[in-house]
Amino acid sequence: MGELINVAQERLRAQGGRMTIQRRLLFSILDSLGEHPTAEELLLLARKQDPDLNLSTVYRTLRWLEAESLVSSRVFAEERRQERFDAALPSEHHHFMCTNCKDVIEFDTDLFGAIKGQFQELSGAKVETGSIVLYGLCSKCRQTKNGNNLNLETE
Amino acid sequence: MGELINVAQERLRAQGGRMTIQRRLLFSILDSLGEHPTAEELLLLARKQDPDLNLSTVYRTLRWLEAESLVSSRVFAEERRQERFDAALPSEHHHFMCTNCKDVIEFDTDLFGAIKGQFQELSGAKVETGSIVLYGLCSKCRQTKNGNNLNLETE
DNA sequence: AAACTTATTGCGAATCATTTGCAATAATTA
DNA sequence: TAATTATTGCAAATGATTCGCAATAAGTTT
Repeated sequence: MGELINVAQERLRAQGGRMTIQRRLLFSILDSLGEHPTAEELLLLARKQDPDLNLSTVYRTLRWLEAESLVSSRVFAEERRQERFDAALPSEHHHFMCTNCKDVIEFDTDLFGAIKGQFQELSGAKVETGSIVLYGLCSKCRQTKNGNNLNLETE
Repeated sequence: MGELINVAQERLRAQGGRMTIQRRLLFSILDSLGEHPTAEELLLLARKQDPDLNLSTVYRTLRWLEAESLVSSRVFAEERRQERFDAALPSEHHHFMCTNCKDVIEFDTDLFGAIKGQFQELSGAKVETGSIVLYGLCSKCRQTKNGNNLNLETE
C-alpha cells in the first residue's frame, strides 16, 4: 500500500529518528505483505535483501512501530510463545487463523461495535479497543485437508 | 463450584491417573477462583497451603486440564506476556481486561454466533472456535482515576 | 566534502516464560 | 505390606524477546 513507509518516515523525522536502510526495508516488507509474520519470519524475508540484518533490529523496529500504533501484534492460540505482527493501518480488523495451515485471514464486522456497546452497558466499563480471533479450517484446507505451510523458504 | 474437581477426578481415574494432593489443591483453587491467574500467580496462591509446590507441577497440571478442555488459556496484551488460565467449564465466554487495574471480566454475547456465520459465508472457512478480547477501563477505574495511569489516556 | 554528533546497528549475553530429564517419592493395586 | 509406576521437585534446557555496548552510519554543520 505504501502508506506505512510514508507515515513512519514522517514520525521518524518528527522525533529526530533516522531512516536507516534496515528500517526502510522492514517498513516496506510489512507494508506490502498480506501476511502476519513472526519476528523471525520477517527476518527471513528481509534477509533476502539484507543478509546481515539482525533479529534485534527487527524487534526494535517492530516495537517502535507498535508504539506508534502503526503495527499491532497478538499471540494466537497454539503459538503461545510467539507474537505475530501486522501493519495496523487499515485500523480495526479481526483475525481468523486456520488450525491446519496456520494462515491468518483478516476480516471486519459491523457487529463488533454492538458487542462493545452490549458489554459497556452491562458492566459500566469504557471499552477502548479489542479484537476477535476465530479458529477453524480455511476454505483451502477444508477441501484438501493436508497441511501446507506459509512459504518462507528462501527462493 | 466444585464442578472441575469432580470432572477432573473422573477423567483422571478413567485414564489411570492419580489424584495427588498437588492436583487436588490446584483443581480446587481454579474451581473457586473468579480470576484469571498466570501460572506463577496460581503457584503463589497454592503455596499458602502447600509451600513446597513447584512451578513445573503447576504447568503440568494446567496443561493436562487444558488438554481435557477443562481449562483454557490466552495471552492478553500486557507487558509481561504470560498466559492466563481459567476454568473453562461455563464453556464459551469472552474477556475484557481493564488496562488500568488489569482485572479480567468474563462476558457472553449472543452476537458471536452471527459473527462466525458472517465470516464463514464470506470466506468459505469452517469456524470451530474463537474468542473476543476487549480492553478499556472497568467501571471502578473509570470512577476513581479515569485513566490517569502511564500512557493510555486516549478517549 | 570532511568533520562532527549521536541514533542505530550487530553481536553476544541476559532475561522471561515454559518445558523437559531424571532420580526420589507417593498413589494405587495386588 | 510390598510392588508397580505415575507424579513430583529440582535443575538444566529451550524458545522468544530484550539489553549493553562498541562499532557504524544518518543527518547536520562547517
